[in-house]
Amino acid sequence: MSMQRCCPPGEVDPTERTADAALFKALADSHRLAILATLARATDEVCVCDFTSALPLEQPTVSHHLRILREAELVTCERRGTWVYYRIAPGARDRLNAALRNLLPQRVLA
Amino acid sequence: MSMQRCCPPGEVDPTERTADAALFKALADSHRLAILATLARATDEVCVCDFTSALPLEQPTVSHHLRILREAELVTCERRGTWVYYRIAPGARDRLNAALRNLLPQRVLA
DNA sequence: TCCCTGCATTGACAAACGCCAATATAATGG
DNA sequence: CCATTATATTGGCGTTTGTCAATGCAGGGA
Repeated sequence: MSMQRCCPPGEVDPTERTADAALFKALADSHRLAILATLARATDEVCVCDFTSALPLEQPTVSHHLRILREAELVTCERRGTWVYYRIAPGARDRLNAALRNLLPQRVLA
Repeated sequence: MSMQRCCPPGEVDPTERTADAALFKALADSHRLAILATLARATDEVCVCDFTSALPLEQPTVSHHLRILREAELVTCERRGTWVYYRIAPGARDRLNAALRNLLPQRVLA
C-alpha cells in the first residue's frame, strides 16, 4: 500500500487502488456476476423475486449479494409496492472501465 | 450458477462466469493491483526483490500474491540466476477486457 | 385489525483469505 | 562442499466471506 522505490510505483495513489480493489471484490463472485449480467442486459429494472427464482440460492443469500452490489454502487434499487426493483447504477460502466484503465494503461508501443 | 428463467440468464454460460469471477478475485486486493500496475507500466520485466522492497509486506506474503497472479495467468515469470523476473502475461489485457465485455455488453441505446 | 407476501437483517458456521515466522529449495561463490 | 542470497513453500492465526435458518419489517388485501 505504500510503494517506495521501484519502477515507478504506478502513478495511481494508494487510496484509489484500494477503491479499485473494493470494486473488483464486488465482482469476485459468480452469482454477483450473474446478477450484474442480467441487469446489464435488461431493458429495464429487474425484480428481486426474479433473482431468487433464477439463482440456486436462498432468498437471504440473494439479498446479501444485492447488498454488496449496492454498497459498491454498482446497482440501485427502488421499492414499488411490495416489490423491490434493481437496475445497473448510472456510473457502473464508467467506473469499471476507469478501474481497468488505472490498472493497465494502454502502452503506446507493443 | 444455474439460472433458469428470468430475463434472460445472460447468454454467458455459467462456466465462463465462474472463470471471470476467478479473474476478478485475483484483482480483489490492493497489493496485487499495485504489483500488476507496476508490471503494466514497466518497459520490461521486474525482479521480485523490487516488490519485496517496495511493498509493506514480508517476502513470503509477496511470494503468495505473485503465486495468485501466476495461477490466474495474469503474469508470467522467468528465473535468471538467483533472481526471478515477472512480466504481465501476454493475454492479460485481452482477458480482462473480455471479462468486462462479458459482464457489461455495451447496449446499443442509452 | 389480522394475515400474507416480498424483502432485509441477524446469527451461526465452515471455508477461504491475508498475513507472518520458520523452513525448504535453488543458484552462486568461496 | 559449505556458506550466502533470492524465492518458494509450509503451518498457524485472526479476519473475512458465502451460505442458510430464523426472525424482523414493510405493504396490500380480506
